[in-house]
Amino acid sequence: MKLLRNTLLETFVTVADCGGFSDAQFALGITQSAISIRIRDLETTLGYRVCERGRGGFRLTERGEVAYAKAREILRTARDFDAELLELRGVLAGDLRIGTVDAVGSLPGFNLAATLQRFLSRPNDIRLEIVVASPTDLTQSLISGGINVAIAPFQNRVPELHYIELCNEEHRLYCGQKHALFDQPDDQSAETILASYPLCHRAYDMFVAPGMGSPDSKAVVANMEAMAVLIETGHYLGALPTHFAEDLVRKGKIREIRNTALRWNSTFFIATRSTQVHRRAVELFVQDACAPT
Amino acid sequence: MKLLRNTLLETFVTVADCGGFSDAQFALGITQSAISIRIRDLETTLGYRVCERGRGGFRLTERGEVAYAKAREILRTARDFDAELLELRGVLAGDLRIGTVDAVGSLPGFNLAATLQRFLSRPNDIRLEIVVASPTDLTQSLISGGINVAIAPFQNRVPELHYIELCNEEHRLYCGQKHALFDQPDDQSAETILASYPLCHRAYDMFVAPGMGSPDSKAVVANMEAMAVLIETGHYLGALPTHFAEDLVRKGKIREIRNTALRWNSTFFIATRSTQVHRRAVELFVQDACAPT
DNA sequence: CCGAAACATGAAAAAATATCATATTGATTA
DNA sequence: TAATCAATATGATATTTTTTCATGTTTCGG
Repeated sequence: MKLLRNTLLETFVTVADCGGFSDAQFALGITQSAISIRIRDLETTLGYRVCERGRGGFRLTERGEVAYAKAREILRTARDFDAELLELRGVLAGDLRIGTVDAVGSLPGFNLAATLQRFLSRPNDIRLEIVVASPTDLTQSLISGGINVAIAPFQNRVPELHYIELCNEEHRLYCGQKHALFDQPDDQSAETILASYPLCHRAYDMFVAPGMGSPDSKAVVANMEAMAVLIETGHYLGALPTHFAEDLVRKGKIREIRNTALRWNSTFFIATRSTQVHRRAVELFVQDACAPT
Repeated sequence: MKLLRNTLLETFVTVADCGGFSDAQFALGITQSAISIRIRDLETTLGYRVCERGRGGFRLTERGEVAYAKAREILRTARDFDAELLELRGVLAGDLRIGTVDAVGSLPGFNLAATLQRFLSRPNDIRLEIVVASPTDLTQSLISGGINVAIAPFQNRVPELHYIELCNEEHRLYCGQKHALFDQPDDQSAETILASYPLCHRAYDMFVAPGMGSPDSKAVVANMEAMAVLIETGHYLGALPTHFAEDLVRKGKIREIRNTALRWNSTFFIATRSTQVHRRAVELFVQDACAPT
């Protein structure tokens, strides 16, 4: 038995996600007629049409777009409330939505897998959801409630969130095996290096050495793997966390540009909303993340 | 057709409010059997008992108390979401919950009735709810979402809220007709007056002249009418807004203690949550409140 | 102008909820 | 201590809501 039944909105959201009634049949496990009726009822209630459909194709109306966004939010909020009530049993329940930046798996000083293992070792009814995004996006998601907790190297801290320091990540500049610098001694100055060779940096990267975040970078990536690939091409210099680069270095595919001016660290935090009273699941996850390994 | 149907929670909240199943029949418009079944279903879903009932009397369990509070919040939130979706029609809809302190009806410089009239003159499906409470309580309610907008002389402004100045309210000290000072000339110093006669002040009153908020006040009221009554008894001196006292002064029941040190003003604000995107209804109400009369 | 894809609709079936009558339960009373 | 009564629980039946099934309508592409 479901506590909060938002049948009409759930149908609407699924239909929108599926791009039509016919496909949504399978997602919802009911017939197309039922969907048709539900959407009709929804539209009757709302007093406006949420989507155009028919042989001519499916698309949300203007209002439908807005309604869709709101409906998603309603459903998420409802699930969270639901979880709060269920957690009074003493058993963890509901969704736990975790956000991270990429390549946290190999982060030294913080073991996400171990944290999750600890968290899940309790009797629970939790549905995990892990999203990977930039610190900026994670901040937004945290504030809007899209995610409950995030692990990332937050540079700009906002008052709406509460941060706990987790660990540090070392960054170095690397060049690929085919790069001009690969077989050269590291005797050039940082300025010369940065000025002479095309640079690749992460779109959301604010934690760069002075001059590295400059907009004249020749390539931008949103992902660590992608960064590695571009460095491997030999065309770009790029920054990587040492823990991530380690394997590639061992394989001889890239090497560090040894120059103390081109080394820096970033600090990882675990962040949650500060204003809100957290669900027990969120509190425990944070606790597990901060506990000594 | 209702968009969000939280039958079980609605039943629970009503039952709790009615203090039992039998009374809730009438409130809910269903039979006692149906209620019994709903509560059983709710408890099955939740996995814990929400209330003890039977011939021995009705009371919420410990968990039930918590669940009740959460359920109320869920229902309120659900109604707000509902309203948001309905407002996409272009017609104002849903609840508009307004909080005020007491005696705003006669506030010079701000006409609540006129504001509401303007607001309601639009085609609408709004259900108004007006609660009267202290500025402190109103602040809490605004933050928690219990009310959408509040009108009060807020002293402590909090960052979660957004304030717009509305008007000023003049305060004076008054004595009743039977008071020792009633027929005396106003030649005593403020200190002497305050030290010599028992004082009555409002529980939430922070906007008092120096020394007036002292804890040695002999009487505390939470309401302007009550304050007036106590002043009329002739036992207490008390502060009142001039617009509120005016009528009583004209009737000769009280008179002002004329002493410039015992005069002060408070500023009224209309406040809303600053973080949140407001429903159109809330925005329009604020607009109507601030519009020139 | 036809066929097919995508949705709508009416009637019948199925499922979920409600009611009615009655049982149970525990406090109060005689 | 049994009788009583108020408050809730329960089982059988009725009602309402929702779903399915079969079929109708619309529109796009050929």
